[in-house]
Amino acid sequence: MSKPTIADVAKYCSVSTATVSMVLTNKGRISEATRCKVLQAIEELGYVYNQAAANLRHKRSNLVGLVIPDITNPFYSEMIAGLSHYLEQQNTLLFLANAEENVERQDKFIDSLISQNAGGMVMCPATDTNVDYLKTVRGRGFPVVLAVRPVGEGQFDFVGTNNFLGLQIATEHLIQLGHKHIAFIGGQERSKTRSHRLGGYMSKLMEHGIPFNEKYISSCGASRSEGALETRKMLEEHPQITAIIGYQDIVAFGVMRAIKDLGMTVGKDIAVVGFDDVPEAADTFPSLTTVSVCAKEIGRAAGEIILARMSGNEEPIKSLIFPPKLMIRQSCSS
Amino acid sequence: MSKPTIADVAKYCSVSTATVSMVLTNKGRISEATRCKVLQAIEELGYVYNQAAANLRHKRSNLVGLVIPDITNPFYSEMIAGLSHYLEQQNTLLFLANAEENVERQDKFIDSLISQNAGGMVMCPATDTNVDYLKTVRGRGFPVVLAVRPVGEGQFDFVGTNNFLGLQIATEHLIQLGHKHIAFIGGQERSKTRSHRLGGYMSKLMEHGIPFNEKYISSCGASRSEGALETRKMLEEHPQITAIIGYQDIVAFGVMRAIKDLGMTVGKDIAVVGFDDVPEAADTFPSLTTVSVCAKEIGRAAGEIILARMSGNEEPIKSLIFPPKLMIRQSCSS
DNA sequence: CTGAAAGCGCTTACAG
DNA sequence: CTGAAAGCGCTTACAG
Repeated sequence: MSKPTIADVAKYCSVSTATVSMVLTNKGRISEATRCKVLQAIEELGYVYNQAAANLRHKRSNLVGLVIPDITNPFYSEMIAGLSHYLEQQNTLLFLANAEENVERQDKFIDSLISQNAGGMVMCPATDTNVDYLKTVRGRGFPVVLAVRPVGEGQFDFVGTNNFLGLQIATEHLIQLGHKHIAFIGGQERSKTRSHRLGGYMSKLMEHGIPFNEKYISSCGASRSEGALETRKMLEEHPQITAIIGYQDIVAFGVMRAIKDLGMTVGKDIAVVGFDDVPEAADTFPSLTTVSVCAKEIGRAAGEIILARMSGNEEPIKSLIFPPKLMIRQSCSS
Repeated sequence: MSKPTIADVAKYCSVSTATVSMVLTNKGRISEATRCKVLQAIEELGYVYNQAAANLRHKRSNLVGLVIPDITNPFYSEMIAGLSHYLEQQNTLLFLANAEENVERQDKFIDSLISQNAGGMVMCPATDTNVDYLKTVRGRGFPVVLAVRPVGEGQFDFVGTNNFLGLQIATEHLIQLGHKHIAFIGGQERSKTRSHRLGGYMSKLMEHGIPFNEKYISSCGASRSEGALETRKMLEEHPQITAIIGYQDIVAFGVMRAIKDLGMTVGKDIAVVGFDDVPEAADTFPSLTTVSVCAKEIGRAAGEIILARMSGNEEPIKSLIFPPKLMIRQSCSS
């Protein structure tokens, strides 16, 4: 026979389905005797509660979606660990969508999430995400909190870090070490996050009266190999460069790799700084000085906000910013 | 007003809900005129299909669960990428459960998955997973395919690699290079996977008449730091060791780190081999010789099998083994 | 080609 | 304290 339902349990111990439902959900007043009878029937029949049916009935959901651009990036893995740990405590299940930095795919996922009765989502939007669509979606009562990558200028709840500040700190560190020819490698050209980081970089250059050279800026995808490739080009064309900031740790790893391949020494010939403070950053050789943004905390906080919104919290939109912190290691000094 | 339903659409264009349902699902014969009318109503009302309700009604599910022990391990990230890419093509949503190597947590997740109407799951079981429980679960019509970590001796569909063979290859490589004092570091003591790998290691030692020294074996958690710690101990106690096999790449990274910290050179003083071929392995310095097991493929294949089972495939239990491959890089030769 | 009606597994007022 | 009944949003024979 197929799975027993609440009706089977009810029949089995001669009560109504309403009663079974009430003991299942601990609502209403049920006599101890009946409760026991029901509990035992549940045990004997091997009944398992159908949460999906319950959700349909009371128009609720304990499902949240997570949309990220690339699960292969360790930064996001950390974030997911933080988020999923929190959601588990709250008895909420997580739908994972790996958009692979593709907006159509992302939109399709969002549709699926809604259709599947997720109650809301936290999302790290792919580059070129359509903000209007997000607004439509939210307008239909589907809460969304943005994480890591802000879009829509404060129209959505957001949790992330201060990218501008993060790069200011990194750049300042390099300048204090005496560097004047500092390159910036990585990120997608149209990325907001990247523009914020670049802003931090440029502002510090200006503060210190260091001329800004746009040739020192290049973009690339989030991978070691692209980071390495751009570094090689950069260093060949501009040998006067003494320091490189990687848009992400993963790019910075490629930067370090390229420097070694060119026969130079990281930290001695070229200083390198990253961004993210992925676990690996502490273990490269030399270890990577990088901007830490506590990915796990971001995940957890995003979870808190989305659940609050799903349960009706109507406070004004808010941004939660975790201040970036420079982790000084060995990649900037020999 | 809240979300429009099929009934709202039906009323809006004066047809029955059955008709709307049929155009939505492309079933039955609907005249072109009616179809258009309905489609337009859907558009105008902003109707969105409730897949969860549909699933409840026809007792189907397009949801699959994934249970893994540690999402922070890049090997699993890769696997997830492969799995989720495939599931997306199949219009299936993925529940992610990060069990954090904890059996109770894992069991709780499984209950939630079933309760939430997932149709099946692929699982990389935590150490000490209760096989009987898995069998019970499957017995209730919830298909499970195991990935990466085999448990239950062929009682479940499985996709993964041949760990025994993988370590044979690695050990053989080291022996050919002239090593005789080869340590094995990492893995949880009770892990099956570990015992299989150790079997490969020992069998190769025997084949070549190299005495087996149990002091050369140590276990530790899946992290760089623990790998580094064990390495330091190992090398202090047994300075004659000239090669170390890391249970996983992530441990091998810690091994390399410790070797450097001890003032020695990886590849020259001590050869290092890993297991997994995580992307990072190609970018460490020196790059890591390691056993590759194509995590993405495993993810994808697991997805294919679970969907087949969910749609009624009753073939006998099967194991799909991707042969391991040694990626020779720089960590074994100066 | 289309509609009326029952039912998926639950919950929730409303009676009693 | 417990039951009868309606309903969440969909689908599916069965008529017509």
